[in-house]
Amino acid sequence: MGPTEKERLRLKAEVFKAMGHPLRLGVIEFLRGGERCVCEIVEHLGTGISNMSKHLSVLKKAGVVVDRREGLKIMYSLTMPCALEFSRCVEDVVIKRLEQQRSVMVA
Amino acid sequence: MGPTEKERLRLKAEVFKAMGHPLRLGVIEFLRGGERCVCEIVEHLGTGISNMSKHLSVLKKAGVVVDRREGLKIMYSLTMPCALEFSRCVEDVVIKRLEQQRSVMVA
DNA sequence: CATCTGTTTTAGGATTTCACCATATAGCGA
DNA sequence: TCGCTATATGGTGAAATCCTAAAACAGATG
Repeated sequence: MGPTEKERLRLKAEVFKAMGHPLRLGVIEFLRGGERCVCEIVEHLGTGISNMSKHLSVLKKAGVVVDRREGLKIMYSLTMPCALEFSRCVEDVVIKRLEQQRSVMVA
Repeated sequence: MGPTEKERLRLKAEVFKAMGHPLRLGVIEFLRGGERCVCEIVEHLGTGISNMSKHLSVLKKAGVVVDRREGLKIMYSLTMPCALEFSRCVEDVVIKRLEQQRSVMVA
């Protein structure tokens, strides 16, 4: 495990980390429907504007989304459609985990 | 965005978050080769045993890996092969990001 | 220019994460 | 049982993350 390998892991982990927050994951799923402005994202997910702006900058810095100005609005869109495929797979993991926890409770 | 929807996002984000650390992502990639004991994982990634043990428990709690005792050793393995597919996709994103940063520097 | 709208940045304090150390636990063999 | 090996757990301090409110900023419009 050389330093180059460690740096590769660090950069890659940053992408996962960026997706590892409920609001940010919510943004990613919302952008499945195409480009959206911050106002739409905020309205859909329900949090303060400044908070969401911060989360969007995390996603942008990680390279998961890109932004573009259109008049007064800033439009965000996904750069990584494969995130959505993986998202479905994770959903299966979550369901499996819940079933496992349930079985522990029942037992 | 109802409370059920928020809970779904929270659980799902936990999986991404678990994968969002260089050492933990390194473990996942290492387990691509099949079941490994903690000693092998520690040796491959290069960190303290207790630290790695904690990271492994994070992955386990998120449902990304499972463990199994074999004599004195505890063997860990992946429960989520799709993580590896996504991992390759993330690598593309990282590369794209680096190229973007480089072009900014050059410009 | 003055003001309004949409978004980002800054500042703050509470909470969480991380790595390291010491200690504890579980199973094996003498 | 005693000691050894492999792993897990608890404590601590530094650093990172998160949310909220206030201030700054950029572009459109009058």
